[in-house]
Amino acid sequence: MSGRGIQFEINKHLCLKDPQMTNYGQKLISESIVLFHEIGFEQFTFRKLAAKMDSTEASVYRYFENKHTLLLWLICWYWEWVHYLIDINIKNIEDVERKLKIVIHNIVNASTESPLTSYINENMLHRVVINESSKTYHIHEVDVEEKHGHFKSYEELVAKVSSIIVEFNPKFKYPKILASNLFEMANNQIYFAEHMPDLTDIKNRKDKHIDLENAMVEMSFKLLS
Amino acid sequence: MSGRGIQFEINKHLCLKDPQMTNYGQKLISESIVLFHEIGFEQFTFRKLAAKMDSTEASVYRYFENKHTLLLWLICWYWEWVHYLIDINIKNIEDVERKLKIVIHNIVNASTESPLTSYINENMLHRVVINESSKTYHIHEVDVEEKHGHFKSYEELVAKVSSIIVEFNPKFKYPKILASNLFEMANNQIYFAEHMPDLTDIKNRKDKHIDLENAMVEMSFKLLS
DNA sequence: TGTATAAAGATAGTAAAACTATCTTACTTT
DNA sequence: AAAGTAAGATAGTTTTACTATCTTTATACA
Repeated sequence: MSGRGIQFEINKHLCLKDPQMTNYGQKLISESIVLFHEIGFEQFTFRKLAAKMDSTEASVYRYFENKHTLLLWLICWYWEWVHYLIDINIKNIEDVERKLKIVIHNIVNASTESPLTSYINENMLHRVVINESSKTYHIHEVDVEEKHGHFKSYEELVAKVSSIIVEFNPKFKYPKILASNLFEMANNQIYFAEHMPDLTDIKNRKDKHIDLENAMVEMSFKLLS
Repeated sequence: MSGRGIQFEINKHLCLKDPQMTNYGQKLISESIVLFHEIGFEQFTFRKLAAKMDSTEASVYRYFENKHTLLLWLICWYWEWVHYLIDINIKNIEDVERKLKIVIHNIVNASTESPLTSYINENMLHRVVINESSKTYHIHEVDVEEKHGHFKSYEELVAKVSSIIVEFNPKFKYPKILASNLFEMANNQIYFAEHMPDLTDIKNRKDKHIDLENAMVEMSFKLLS
């Protein structure tokens, strides 16, 4: 066992054995982030992951049922981490405008915070979230998975942001729409800037995260004014 | 050959043979919409589709390279259809506020319009778009596909909506963000209402499309005011 | 120090998915 | 009637997505 850092409680149903608890599990997590990033969800296989780890398919299957639950586990970890960042960053802050700005900063820019966990490359995981996260819930079995609480991390995070929106303007009628939309927008607009530039005003420059953050702050404040 | 209705020009690279031109192709399109709707993209196979059509796998492969391009073809058809609806519905309308309202109505509610093409169930196709469309561009090969113009139908539709937003308020700084966000929001919020209710204020009732339409009009007008 | 036990490695095998190839039949078009 | 095209029938390949079992290695605890 090794590895600096916090552990988050991820839904037990998502893995057969907690990868945070063993060296092998931590390596599995770190290499799967790299592999998802390199080849994408569709081309990702446990065979390729095992090869990358100098291990075997059977060993990987001892931790996760399939690549879908592995991805879901990673995405949950990511949302738990963003939730944690938001919590510590808005602690003791009274001004609700500043609070909302911090929230938006952490949604768009989480990966610029200093890393917390040695075996997780938060920056690369953020890339995986942008590219693949919508696949975790756009599935035919969505209702079963939702019943098992597989989306709880995301739902709770949206609920937190929604509560801050309500605090900002208690008369605003659509706090949950705005909250979930902030998350979807953050991922989509970065993706569009990189791959489908006609769909966004954000230019694919180094500072695109900052540009997007500014746009999102501006639009949110206008909506809530 | 048979079948009432308009034909749209769909990118030639998406199919090996235009399914709109033959009886077999039209049946392929209509049955694939049903099958995508029934079992979702991941479980969908050409073998199952062929069985449903009382045909063979090899015959299906004569029209489409794989299920990904078939889905993309369907989604493109859908956006061409929505584009067409918007064009005829805003024709001769001067008032830009009314224009934007019609646009939003057609984005959220397209499938309530009377059907145009005998072998396409627009309502069911709308369901497929809500459930699966994000998978067409969240792929590792996105840059190649974008270069081949596979997303042109969507991009042009977003451009049209963006131009109406500019007309509404020429000073608004993020017309493309708002336009693409309207489409993403329309799909997501309906999906959330049905499967992840904590993520939206829209209740999963019969009139949810109308509720969402109202919310989207309200928010857009506030942003553009 | 020896023994239990659990974690991972090695190997093998299956069913289905995702194609490719080829040959035949049926229907049109000229 | 001949030629051409579309679809059916059949078969085969590679890869994916698992499952099973047996062996080895590391750890732990008594």
